[in-house]
Amino acid sequence: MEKIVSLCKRKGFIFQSAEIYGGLNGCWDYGPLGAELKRNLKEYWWRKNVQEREDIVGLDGSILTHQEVLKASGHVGGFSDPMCDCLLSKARLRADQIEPQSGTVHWYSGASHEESGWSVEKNFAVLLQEGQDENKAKKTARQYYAQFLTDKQISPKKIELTADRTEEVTDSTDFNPENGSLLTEPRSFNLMFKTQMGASADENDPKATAYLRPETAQTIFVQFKNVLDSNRIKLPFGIAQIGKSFRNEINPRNFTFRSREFEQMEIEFFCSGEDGLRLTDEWLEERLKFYEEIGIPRDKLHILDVPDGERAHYSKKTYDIEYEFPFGIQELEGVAYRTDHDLKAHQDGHDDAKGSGKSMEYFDAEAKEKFIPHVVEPSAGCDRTVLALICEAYDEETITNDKGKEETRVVLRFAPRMAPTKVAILPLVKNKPELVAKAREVQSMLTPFMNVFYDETAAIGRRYRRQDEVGTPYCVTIDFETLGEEEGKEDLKDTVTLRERDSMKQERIAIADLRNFLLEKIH
RNA sequence: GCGGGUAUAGCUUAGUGGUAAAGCUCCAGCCUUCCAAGCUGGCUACGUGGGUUCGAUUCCCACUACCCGCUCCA
Repeated sequence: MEKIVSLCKRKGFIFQSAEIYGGLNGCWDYGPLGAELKRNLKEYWWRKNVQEREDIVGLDGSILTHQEVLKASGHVGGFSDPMCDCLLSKARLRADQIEPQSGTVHWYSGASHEESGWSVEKNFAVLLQEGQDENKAKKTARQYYAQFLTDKQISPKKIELTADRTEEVTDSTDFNPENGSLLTEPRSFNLMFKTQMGASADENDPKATAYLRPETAQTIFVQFKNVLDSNRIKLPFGIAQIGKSFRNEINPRNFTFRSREFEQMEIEFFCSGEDGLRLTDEWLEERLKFYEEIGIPRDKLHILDVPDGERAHYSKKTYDIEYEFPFGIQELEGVAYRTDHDLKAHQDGHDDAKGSGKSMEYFDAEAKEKFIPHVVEPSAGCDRTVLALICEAYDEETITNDKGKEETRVVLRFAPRMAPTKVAILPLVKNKPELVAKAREVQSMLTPFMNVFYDETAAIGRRYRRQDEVGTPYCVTIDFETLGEEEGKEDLKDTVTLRERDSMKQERIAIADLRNFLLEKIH
């Protein structure tokens, strides 16, 4: 993984955000090649899912989100569970799920070790249930204070405790039921980014509160009616969206995999309740096919059929599509059958939100019935897929050069349709003006159709390797045959050497055929 | 959030209580007729902030970021 992170920086795929200021936790910037790669992914997704389908339309919603939207969706309130940490075992517990306990609390104010002169002043407490020996409290407290010992050779048993007081409590949730250890104060984790609307808004004015959306999906649900009314479209149909979302991840990790700002590619495919389960399976297949097309083979993907109890309560079926990243098998996309939960919530609300009160019903003219549509949601992580593309493409090859010396060739084997640069145009040498001029000519011929890179510096072999390292699938070399000046090879006039990245094979191709050849490969 | 590790040039590393070395890359020039050739020259670094010290990149503390293992992930 470190090699990949290093290559990404070295070649301009991905940089740490605000690196010159020390970096911004969990944020990343795409450099020139990363930006091309990501565009290629998004454009291909959009083309396949929106432009080439009659039953899906696009949407590009605002990132700033009305607080009522996220109350109705359950993101405000419902998912900001207060958590406590056990001071002893460091286990994290949900405050609302701690079983209340009664008993005697033994408070301590610190501990010391006479021989070494070590001491610590920190409050700690242990809850003893009726019938438990006081020695248990002491043992637990010694274990707690032992973690502050500077000399790990000292046995916890030798620690002197400073007893403070005892206290009787009933139905307390301040202690870990597992070991009686004191817990930290409950802290709430609201994973959404909150902001104030209006330049002069008071920070404390609750009406000014807005959120950066934590998922693109809610925009789609909220605009469901408008899309339906403006597009002469019939169920089943989908609304697709690509866009940024934001979550205050507790622990961003694994390069760009878990970022606080990330891009999603989502479809909400609306249907009747009878079709939900079948469409979920169909979408799973559809999505697997997509990954194959962008160069992520089926055998590197794992399908997790999320079991009962682990799915969201409203979901009747959820598949996670996972990829074998170098740091583990991790989710790329979720395909979830969310029933009519979302539209219903935005229509009627629920216990903690009033909803919009606007009808989300669909009228089926044939069956002459009104109902709230169900929805199947294939939701893909764009940045995660980019990372998967890079991980999958990365390869090191040991090759023996002309001098019999072994060397390593680093090559990114991107599918041509994903590759940031499609073709490099290289004059064989740069000190022959005719070659350079011809190369420039070929470059301008191809530029309107694809991302072309021109390079005339250094030896030809080095230039090939540079292109390998950034995954350019084809190199075109303009040589003396191209000019028709080679004796006995006049028929090679206006042909070039086409060198393929993976095999390093070279073939002759007419300049006139170049465009169509390449377009077919990268489409 | 916890524990462990790391932080020196674009990259990979060396090194020192008296401001630092190398390889590769990159740039310029010369040369070069198909897989990282050669020659010459050049740019660029001790993560941030404190402390100790005459002096800190080096020792100490804090912070930040990244990596690994837990934890978490609507």
